[in-house]
Formats: sequence, C-alpha cells, structure tokens
Amino acid sequence: MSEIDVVLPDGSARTLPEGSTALDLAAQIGKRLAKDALCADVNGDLLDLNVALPPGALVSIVTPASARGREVLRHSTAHVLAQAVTRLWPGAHFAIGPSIENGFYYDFALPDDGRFSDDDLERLEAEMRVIVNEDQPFDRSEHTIEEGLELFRDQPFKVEIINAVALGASEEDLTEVASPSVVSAYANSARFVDLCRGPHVPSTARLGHFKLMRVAGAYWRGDEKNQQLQRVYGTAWESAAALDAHLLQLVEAEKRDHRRLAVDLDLLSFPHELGGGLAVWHPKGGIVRKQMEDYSRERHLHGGYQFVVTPHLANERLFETSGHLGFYRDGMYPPMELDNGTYYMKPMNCPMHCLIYKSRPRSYRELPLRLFELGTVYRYERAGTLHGLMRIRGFTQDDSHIYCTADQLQDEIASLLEFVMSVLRAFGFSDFTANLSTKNPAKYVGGHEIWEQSTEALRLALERFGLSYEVKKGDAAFYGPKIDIDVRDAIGRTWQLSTIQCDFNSPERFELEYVGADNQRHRPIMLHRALFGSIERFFGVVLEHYAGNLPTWLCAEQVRVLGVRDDHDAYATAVAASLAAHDVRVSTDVATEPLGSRIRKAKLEKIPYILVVGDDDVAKTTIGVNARGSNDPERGVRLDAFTTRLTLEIADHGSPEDH
RNA sequence: GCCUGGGUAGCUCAGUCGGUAGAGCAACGCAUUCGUAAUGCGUAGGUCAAGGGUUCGAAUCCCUUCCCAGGCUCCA
Repeated sequence: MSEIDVVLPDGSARTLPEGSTALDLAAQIGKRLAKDALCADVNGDLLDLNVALPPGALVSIVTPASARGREVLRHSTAHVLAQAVTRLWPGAHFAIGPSIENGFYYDFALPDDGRFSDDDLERLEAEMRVIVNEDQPFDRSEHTIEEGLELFRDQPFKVEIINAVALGASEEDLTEVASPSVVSAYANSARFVDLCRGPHVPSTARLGHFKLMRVAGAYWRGDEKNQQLQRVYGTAWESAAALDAHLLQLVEAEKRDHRRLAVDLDLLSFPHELGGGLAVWHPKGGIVRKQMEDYSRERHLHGGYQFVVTPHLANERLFETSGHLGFYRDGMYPPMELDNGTYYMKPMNCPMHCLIYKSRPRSYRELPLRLFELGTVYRYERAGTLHGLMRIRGFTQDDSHIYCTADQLQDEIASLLEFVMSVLRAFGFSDFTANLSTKNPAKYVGGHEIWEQSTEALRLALERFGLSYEVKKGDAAFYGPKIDIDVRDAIGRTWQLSTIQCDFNSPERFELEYVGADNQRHRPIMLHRALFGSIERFFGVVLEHYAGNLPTWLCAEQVRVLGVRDDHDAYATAVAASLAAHDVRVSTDVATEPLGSRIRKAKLEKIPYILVVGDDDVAKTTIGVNARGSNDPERGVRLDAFTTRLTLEIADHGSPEDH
C-alpha cells in the first residue's frame, strides 16, 4: 500500500497510509488528541474527521476548546435542536441554524402556525439530551441540485436556499451548502437529515454542555415583510466548566446593567406615567450628568466651537425643507395642529443650525464655522426597540454642525478625530476603532465627485491619525459618507459612540452659501458630529463600563464622613465642611446607627471615600480613610494630606481603585 | 411594529383549587453610643399596571390598553 505525507501546523511531517483520514492522523499523534478531535483544517478548509487526506496536505486537528472547535460544537448542537423540534413537532419546517457568539440559534416554522413558549425550552432540552445519548453519527452526503431538491422536498426553506444558491443569487447561502453545484447534507438518523456545508462533530455524543436560553420571533431572511419564524437561542461549550463560567458571566453582566444601577444608585427612573422611553433624572443622576455636560461644554469652548441654543419644536415647513418629514416621518412624534400651522418636536438639531448659518451672508473667512449645542431631540422609536438609556425617545445630543469648504474637510476631520478621542479618554475609554461608511449606490444624493472627494478626505484623515478602521461599503446615510467610532469597554463589549458625518444634502436644501475669496457664491459642506452621541446613552455606557464605580470626579457624592459615636459628629461635620470648601461633594451620616451599618450603606452607594473619625482623630486632627475597592482602611491620615490627594484625583479624573 | 415572557409595598419576591394581601430589606418612631459591609423592638406602607367582562365572590379566569424584559426588524 502506498503512503502519503501530511504537514502539521508546527511544520513537522507525518507519513500515513494512503486513504487515511484526519482521525487516523489524530490517532497517530496521540490517543488523547484522537479522543478530543472534532474536525480538521485541511489546507485551510474545515472538514469532517472521516475525510481522506490528500497527499501533502497541511492539516491541523480542531479540538473543542478553540474558537473553531466551539463553532463546530455549536453548529452541531443546532442540528440536534432541529432534530428535537422535528421529533416533538412532527411536520415542523426548519430554516437556518448557525453558530453565533457563545452559542447558536435555529429558526423554525411550526405546524399550524404554532409558537414556542418558554415552557417548551425544557422539553426541547430534554429531547436534545436523548439525542445526545443516542450517540448518533453526523453522516455527510453530497448530491446534485436535483437530488437535493428531492431530498428536501418537504422543507420549503431548504428548497429556497438550494434554488437561491443554484441560481447564484445568494452568496450568504453558500454557508449552507457545499458549492453552487453540490448540495451537501448531514444525516443523524434515517429520520433526520439537514442541509449543511459542515463540518460537524463525529457524533452527537460529543455534545452536551449546552443550555437553551430563550425563544424569539425572527423574520425569514431578516426581512420584516417575510414570514416570522420561531427562533430558539442556546449556548454551548466544550465543557461543563466553560458553560458554567459563561452563565456566571451573564449574571455578572446583569449586575452592571445600567438600568439596575440607575435604580440601585438612585440616578434616574422611567416612570410609567411618562410613557415609554422617557426618563426623569433624580438629584444624584443629575449631578453626574451635569459633570459630563460641564466637561463637554468646557472642551468645546476651548475647541473653537460657538455655542447656540434652539427650540424643541418647529413649524412643519422647517422639516419639509430639511427633508425629515419626507424621509423619517414615521420616526417623529405626531404633529401638533395649531391655528398658525402644524408643529413637530425636533428629531434633529441640524435644520435649526442651518437656519443660524443662513441668518446672514457668510464669508469664507468664517469657515470652518462650528456651531455647538447640547440639543434635546425626540424620536418616536418603535416600542420594541426601546432599551433603557441606550435607546430612548427623548435625548440630548452633544451636537455640532461644522460648515466648511471641501478643501478644509480633511484637516477638519483629522483634528476632529483627535478631539473626539481626547474627550472619550477623559471618561476612561482607551480602545478605539473606526468604521468608514461609504456610498450606498441605491440610496444617495449628490454628485459622484463630491462623494469621492469627501470619502477620500475621511479615509486620509483616519490614516493620518493612525486609527484602525473598517470600510463598511454602502452603509452611509443617503446624504454623505461617515466615520463612526467604537469604543471597547471594561468587559470587552464595543459601543458605537461618536459619529462624524458629511452632509451634501442639507446645504442644498437650505441653499446655504458663502462668499469666497473670488467674490463668488459657493456652497459649503456640512459635517454633523457628536462625541457622546447622546448624553443618555453615553451615561449608560460609562455606568456599565465602571460597573457603577464611577471615577471620583463624576460621582454624585465623593466623600462621606462618619463619626464613630455621636460625640464625634461635630468633628465629622467640621471635616466635611473643610472638604466642601475645596468643592468636594461630601456629606455626613450621624451616629444613630452602628458604624458597621453606616459603612455598609455608604459602600452600597459606591461612594469613593468613606472617612471614619473617632477619639484618636479628634485628638490629632486626622481621619480614617476607607477607599472604595480596598478592604483595609488607613488610620490616622492627616486631613490636609487627604484633601490634596483627593483634589488631585478629581482633577486627574482618577478613581480610588487607581492607587 | 412582530414573537415570547412579565407587571403584587420604595427594592427583591411569595401568594395553592377563584374565597378578599404576605415576607425580607428600605422608610419612620423609640431604645442603643458603637473604630470599618447589616443593634434591638415597634409603626406605617397596597385601586395587586389601568379599564372592562365572567362570577355570589377575581391579584388569580377572559378581553382591551399601557409599561417592562429578551429577541426580530428599525435606528436620520
């Protein structure tokens, strides 16, 4: 019998009998690897373990505790879910079931327009465990288009996918089948076959560390005009420990949910009486927000911006001119009909800023003209999309509109990028990435040249700044290309905060002009930009980033002074007064309750510094300093030394945890 | 807007078969005077989201609306 050589990832070669599979290779390398192996990377393609290796192939064995291994586990678990559904709901149609971050989902159409309820998850999970225990193989087979259509004749979604791929109509469906001409299928048993490109684990027995999480509705092919399918989400891992760790992480993430923290820390609330998506800010939230706004104003003041103020509503003529009524009427609060016309709440500040620009003739000497406003806008977001502060119906943008010439664009954007990141860094973010959204050929206004020129200006500014970015083709708004800036937070989630958008539409619609050095009239380019995006959303992101342990400068209460006994209260009050004289936000909690109880209360409020003063301190003018995040208090600290340290920390935007 | 699940005291939740409202924490009062995450006792607190229906009787069953959660879609 002839032999073949294959190459391992470390560059070493292995010799195997011709016809050997990836599993044979794994077995030759080691018993343990053969036991762990899920599938194999052969010359860059992920394949099942039982395929014969071609001579000279570069092979790596994929094991469960790897990104690709988990992906295969999750996808295979999705097949098990589909089989469980077809067992419990005979006649169910199944659509697609990919692996996703941390797990998988699968979409179904149940017989008689049936719906899953939460109780069904338990039944499904039990059935899935039965399938896992049955140790069913994943048997791959390949078919012609005609055979595939016959094989899945009872599964309309599969038929649609096969046809779409055969016609070359859908690239994304290629993930479901082998190639445009070969239909691949995986059979777990005579009764369950699913269309799939693969690869899969060798047997269902290799699965088991999964949990079904929730049911949801999801539109076929993600289009709300299509049938809504029943989706089941699950999470799946390589081990019980990994699954438990994930579930624990979900619990931890819940603890830093801004909606939870907003209640616990008494920052703000969403009273039912107000209606959905509208918040009231309580005193403590009000202080934090004021700190954010003050900082923003301060930076803009020194950043060459001019402050403007505009009203919350306007006559409909304004929004006809701006085009908002034409394009976004559904997203606006409905009209107020009055004797002298029809009024709308403003969904954006830009039309108002254009009116300010237009209030008198402009010279090229004034450009770039940067108008800034903390402008509150109202958008009637669809009920199902609301999400705490992150998606809200009334919110305040740190909004600016910059009017400039095409020549000024690149410099303006480069300096804007610097400004944006400098401001975001002041709030503790340091990991940024950008997205550059380019023209959607199906939906845009403006000439080819201006799109090219400004997209290039955005791109060059990004490169000049050295910010890593991805190009999102066709993602631009109809009126111009844009840069969005994502930040990564303390637990690795990314949030889109800042946006810099070119607008070729508004200057046209408002007929904005400036007189150039050539004494001719020219049309300026307009930039929309927001750094926080919305103050509400930014507040939510910051709160979650710090899990409520805000840096000292942002905290509503920075210090609380506790006397050990009530005869220390006078000294505690004096300490507080001394700190307050340095603009520290400080309170005292008089000794009617035991010290331990008052300390606990202050810790739950996440106050950066709890100062405890007793006999020693009264005698020596010292304090006991209990810093947030630390379990051993410092005794006998001189008050003036602490005051210096604290005021420095506040000025530096630091936290007690930094020391 | 669509799918699923919810809404009981400020918060977290219990409330069985339809029989008329409960706990812990928080609040308030009194006592306690205490050196680093819960002192004790007591008091008060509810149109059970709102409205309608079924019933002798509804937190509980039905309908409508509002609000919330997780998804889908959307996000100028």
